[in-house]
Amino acid sequence: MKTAIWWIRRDLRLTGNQALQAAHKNGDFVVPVYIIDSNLIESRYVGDKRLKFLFSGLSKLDEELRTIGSRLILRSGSPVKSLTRLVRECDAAGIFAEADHSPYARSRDRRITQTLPLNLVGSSAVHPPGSVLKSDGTPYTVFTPFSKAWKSLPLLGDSTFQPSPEQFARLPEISSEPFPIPPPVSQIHPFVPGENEAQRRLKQFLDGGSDAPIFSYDTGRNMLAYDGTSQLSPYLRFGMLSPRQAVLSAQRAIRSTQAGTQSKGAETWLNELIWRDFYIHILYHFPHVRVENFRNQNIRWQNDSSQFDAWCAGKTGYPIVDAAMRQLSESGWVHNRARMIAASFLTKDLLIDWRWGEHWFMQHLIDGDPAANNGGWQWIAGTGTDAAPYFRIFNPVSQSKKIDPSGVYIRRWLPELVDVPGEFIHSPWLMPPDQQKLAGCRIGIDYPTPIVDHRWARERALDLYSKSRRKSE
DNA sequence: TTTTGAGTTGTTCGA
DNA sequence: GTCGAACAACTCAAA
Repeated sequence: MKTAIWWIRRDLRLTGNQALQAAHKNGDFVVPVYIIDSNLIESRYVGDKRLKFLFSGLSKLDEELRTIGSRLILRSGSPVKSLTRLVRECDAAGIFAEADHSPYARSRDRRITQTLPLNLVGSSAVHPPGSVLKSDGTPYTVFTPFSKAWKSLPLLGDSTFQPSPEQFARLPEISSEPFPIPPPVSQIHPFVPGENEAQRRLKQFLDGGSDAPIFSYDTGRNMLAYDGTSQLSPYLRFGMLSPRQAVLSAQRAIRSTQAGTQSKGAETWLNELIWRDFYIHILYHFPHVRVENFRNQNIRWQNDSSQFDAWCAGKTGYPIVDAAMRQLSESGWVHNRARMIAASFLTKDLLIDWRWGEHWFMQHLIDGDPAANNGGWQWIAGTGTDAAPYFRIFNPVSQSKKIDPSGVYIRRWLPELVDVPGEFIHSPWLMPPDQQKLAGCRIGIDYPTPIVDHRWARERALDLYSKSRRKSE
């Protein structure tokens, strides 16, 4: 009788799980284990909201495993030590885990492979790093050609695999630690963790024939008051949803519209999934991006810490920026476009180092992922892979008018602006004093005066960025 | 090796 | 109100 350990890391699901499938193939019974890695828990890039989502997700996975006669074995501390002990306890012949390509995960797994029979199977990306390369064998650094090459690859692996109860029923007596109590965070609109919820959301996003949200994703995702996005990122982050299942769904949706004209929404969504892979590959091939600019630029950041504090607190005086920042700290999730506006404001208007913002986002985002978060920040800061023109600076007022015309989103997250008339909701500092009194919102007292003037800040950023370009030569 | 075309997501200004 | 050009120069990818 052979025992196989299924080591769960970023694949908290049973469906379409290639590591689990491999464990099944190689063992007469499977021991599912999650190790709460003290290195990760103590990292300053971890936040309570994400931890809560993870811990609750582990309980959910345990429940799901129990329905097929198994349970989740939980251990904590150092992965090497925990696994060494577990292998001995259950006399396991092999450990099977989905490949995770972050720098930390790779060095951890390299170390473990030296002493333990660890087999990496599948990938947290749809196409693993190294599989999408230029004809000369080097990695892409521009998205569009990357996506073309990516699309030309066949999707390998079975995304419908379901474990059978028989192989779990024989789970021997193995001790598990108690499940950690999630940190007490009060989240507005919390994401319900788990595979079932992920499937439900995916279905909702795809269902409705030609009216399905996926088909209006290209425009709907930019309207903040309406949930036009899939809101699947936390589930993809922890593998509660298989990214390959998401891709197959997108491709199916595109095919279904081939005769029609409205495939744009589904194409856009597929591209977002490819971006996810792209940044996983970038971090893999260029690990220095974690701490440095992708490009060797020398931007002299101002790094004013009181302005940074105002940005974090959602008190910059620009409603759209502040609403995004409040949504982030209160709910742990923000629309992508709102993230970009807030990030552009930090890096371009305040000239604060993107790393500061990246760090803050990692502490608050439920979907916070080192590759995607880093890629997004470097892109917006103009230091990343994309040769983005440095003059691409978001205007917080015109963006606000475009994506939240009636101010529904702003009022949802900034209660002090609830009674500000639509005419002033995007720029409340323009309200005359009597209007301020009427709206119960005195500028400078109830809601801050803008901490910088955007017009001026834009000129300053243009100047500094063009200088830093010349300097870097 | 050289050349050519292109590069997620913007803003402003003036016709 | 709409539209196109300018904002500049550079790097990448592929022919």
